[in-house]
Amino acid sequence: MLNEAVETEILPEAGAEPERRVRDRGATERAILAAAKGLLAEEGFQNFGINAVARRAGCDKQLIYRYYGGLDGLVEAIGADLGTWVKDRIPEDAGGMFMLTYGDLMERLALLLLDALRSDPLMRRIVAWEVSENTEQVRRLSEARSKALALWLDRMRGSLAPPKGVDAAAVNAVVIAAIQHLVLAGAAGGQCAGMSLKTSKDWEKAATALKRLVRGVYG
Amino acid sequence: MLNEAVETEILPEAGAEPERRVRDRGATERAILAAAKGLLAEEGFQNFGINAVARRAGCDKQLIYRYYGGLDGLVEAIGADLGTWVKDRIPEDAGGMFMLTYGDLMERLALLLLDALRSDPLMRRIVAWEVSENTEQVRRLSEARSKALALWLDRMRGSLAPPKGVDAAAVNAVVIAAIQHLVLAGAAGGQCAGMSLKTSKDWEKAATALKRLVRGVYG
DNA sequence: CCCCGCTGTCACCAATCGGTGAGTATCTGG
DNA sequence: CCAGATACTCACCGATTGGTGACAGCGGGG
Repeated sequence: MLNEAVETEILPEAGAEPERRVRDRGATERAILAAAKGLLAEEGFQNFGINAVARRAGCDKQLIYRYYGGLDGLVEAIGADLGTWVKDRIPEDAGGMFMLTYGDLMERLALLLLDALRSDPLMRRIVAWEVSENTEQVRRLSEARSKALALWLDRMRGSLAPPKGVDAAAVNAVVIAAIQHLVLAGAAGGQCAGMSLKTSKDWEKAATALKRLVRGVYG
Repeated sequence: MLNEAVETEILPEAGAEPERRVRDRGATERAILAAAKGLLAEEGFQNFGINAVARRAGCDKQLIYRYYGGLDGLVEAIGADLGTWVKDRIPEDAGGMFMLTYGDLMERLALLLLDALRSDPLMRRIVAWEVSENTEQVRRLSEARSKALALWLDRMRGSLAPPKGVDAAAVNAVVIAAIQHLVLAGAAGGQCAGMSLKTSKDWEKAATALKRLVRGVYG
């Protein structure tokens, strides 16, 4: 389909010593993991395979089998890595939210999640993967992502209780669904249901609509 | 990745005449198109290729090149077929909606779209494809689906005007995004953001939350 | 010092992929 | 009845895939 695979350019220096690889298992493992994450983020799950990862990592695929037990283990390692996502995404002013109403909080969280997803290609690719396949690999990744997201929401929510009379869990899930799909559609095709999602002005419109929906429920 | 391709079982009848295929180009073309749609709906876009379609259609892949000009043309034909989607999805009681408020209408449309998508595996796969890739193939399909959806919404809306003061287009796009992601996530993994999406009771909860969001904006 | 284990490389496998050229079978009009 | 168009099949191509077994080079502990 898409041909023209770029020739890897790790040819040894013509004259000097051939850039001997240091024998460092840890570094190699990290290189493989980084290659896998980068490949997934940049190319998507379509061309995500042993050969591609090894090519990008600049090592033999055999090492992936040895160190991670194959692609499955590698994907699992990516999932484990996703746990660190939370730490990077908790703004320092989280303490300042204690006095907000639940509506304020959810509006804020919605916009934060929107931006976070929009600026995280790896996470986007994983979400897209989740809704496209249902293999064991994807399930593991999905679980890790789900946990990270839940933890993040929990940390951000603090001790604020949702209002009575509404199924906040369901409403929030629907809001999150909207956010995820908007980001995916925007990144993939630049639009969603007729609404353009390219310029930052487009995204402001989307964010406004999102706010309106959240405010409509939580006041 | 996923191996164990099922052996096609179209071996000729052992004793009798070998189930001679009638030479009927029209029928073959239809068989190919049906095979493509069925394959896409059941297996997803991952293993969607010339060989797989030809295998399922029970003919040689050469015919796909001849009749459709390759996979691209075949995908385009699927897109053209999507235009018929609208006709099947307009309930006969559409006339009864003229007197509704915009909020009533959008709530209704949201639930209708939710059910329609939920019961249409092909459309689901296409939506998933749209957010996963950005090839020419997908763009064509996406455009066709977008048109069909817009046409459907237009037909359903009739002459009802949206309320002033809200960016109805943006709000509706967000609602549609939520619907699409809910359906995709439910079909793929049975849950979304912690909300289970398996039983019909689960879906009722989701629908209720959706209604609440729509009502919150449009009253 | 030498040997063994660890790290990394290479060659090869069967299977499948998209794509093509050439051939066979059937039907039809003269 | 024959010729040519049409419908269809088959065999093959190079490339790429996931996966494995054998081997080379270096380093540290006996």
